[in-house]
Amino acid sequence: MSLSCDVCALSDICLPAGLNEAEFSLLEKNVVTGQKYTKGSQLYAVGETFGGLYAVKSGSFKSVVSSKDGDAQIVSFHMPGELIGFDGYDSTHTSSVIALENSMVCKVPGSHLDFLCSNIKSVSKHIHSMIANDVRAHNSVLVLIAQRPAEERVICFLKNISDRNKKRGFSAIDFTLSMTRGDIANFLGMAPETISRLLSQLQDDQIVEFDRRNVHIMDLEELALRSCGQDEGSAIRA
Amino acid sequence: MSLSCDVCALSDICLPAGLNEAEFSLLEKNVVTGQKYTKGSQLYAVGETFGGLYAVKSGSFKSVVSSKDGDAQIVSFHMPGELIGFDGYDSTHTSSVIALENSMVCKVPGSHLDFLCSNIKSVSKHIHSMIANDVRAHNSVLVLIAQRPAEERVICFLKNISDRNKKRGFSAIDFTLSMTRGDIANFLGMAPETISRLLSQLQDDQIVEFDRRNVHIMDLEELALRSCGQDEGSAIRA
DNA sequence: CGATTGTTTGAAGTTTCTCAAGGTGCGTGG
DNA sequence: CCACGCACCTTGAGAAACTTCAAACAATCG
Repeated sequence: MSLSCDVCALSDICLPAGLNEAEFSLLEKNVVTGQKYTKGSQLYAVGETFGGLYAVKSGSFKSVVSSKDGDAQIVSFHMPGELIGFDGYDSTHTSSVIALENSMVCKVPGSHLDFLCSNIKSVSKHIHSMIANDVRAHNSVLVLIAQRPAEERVICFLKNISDRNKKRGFSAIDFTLSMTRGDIANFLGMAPETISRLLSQLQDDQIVEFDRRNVHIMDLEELALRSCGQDEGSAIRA
Repeated sequence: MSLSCDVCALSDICLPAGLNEAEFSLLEKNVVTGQKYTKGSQLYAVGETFGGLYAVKSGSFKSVVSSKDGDAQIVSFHMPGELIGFDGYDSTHTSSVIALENSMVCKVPGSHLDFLCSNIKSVSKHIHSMIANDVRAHNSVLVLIAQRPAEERVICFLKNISDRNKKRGFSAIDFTLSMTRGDIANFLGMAPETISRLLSQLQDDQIVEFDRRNVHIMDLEELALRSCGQDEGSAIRA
């Protein structure tokens, strides 16, 4: 199955702006669209040679690194429109990427990447932006984990997911989390029990309602207020 | 003052390998060498337009991001041979970089960067590696802070500094820290008092000796052992 | 040399984790 | 289609790690 970029709902986020027709066609020829990954399957694993960059088309993924002790750490979640793969840029991947649900990605093979960057200025620019976004996202997470109490981490996480949904044109107040509480806990550097307790508390406070992984934000304003220190721009993962 | 790259002790780390003479000369023409920064001065600040990438020639720097609440978070330390600036790649810097001591850097202006990447394949490749290293370094820090107890963080930090010194041809067991205890604490996500206590403990355990910022590692093997989960490759900042 | 910044140490307090047990829903196989 | 098993989630109570507050000391820098 192949879905061309010009009918893709994500093209605004995914593609650089201002391409002319020739450039667009060139780009499209170098992208493998609509690759499917089932829930739990790996996009790539630690140690694999860099094969290219992936854009999430639908579904979601988590990036995981592991320390020698064997315990894993989730370093980011990836939602539609977002680019995955820089951790292996030009060498070997140091993280594994796993589908959280049945998902689709488009792939720009690494070999074509240089070609595209050299020939289409705006692609090169777009890639640079993505890299900078990546760095910013990492930094935001670091700030969150290094110096924020657990409650604020959870709030920022929810706010961030909400923001990213909004950015893609979906509801900012009603959505479904694709990751487990355990995943969230791991990502935010705390125990799953702590997540559970804090979510319950947010519910008691009438700020967010939870029905398992379904989230309904009742007071977005209050949520934003309590997540001070994180602005929309410096999203956990842009 | 201008110091050419071919006499620079860091050229192995700093430059891509296998350049021919023409390429080398081209590269050198596009680098501004030997810019001085005094202790406490800024290489660039949050909000500044991307001006290029910097290679640390001597001295050291810290990268700082700040949350809305105003409190700062150190996201990385930079030592000689390391590249700074990707957080603003092609747009605006989101961190500030501050000299921890009197330092020198070489600068590759952003405008020349595209030119160099397009014309010297190995430069492009080198940059890609640097980006991937950056991502890896960020991930390592995240693992450390998200799921390691304070003692291990400090040990990993010391081990990391030691490794980086070794990589540059300096002593792995005798060195001077250029940052304050407060800086280390901030970077590792804990209170300065905790750092102080843990360092004292390491000294009591006969593993490391401290004379203010002078460090002498007495038992490197034990240090490595206790910093399990972090290998040399996945350095905090490569 | 005086002020400011950085460092150390102690004691009390708080957050978060660990351990434990019970509950809920989902998917698989009968 | 139901039942069972498994993974996930929730909640409580006690324990541990780390922070905060406080005070004293050391070193650096104008």
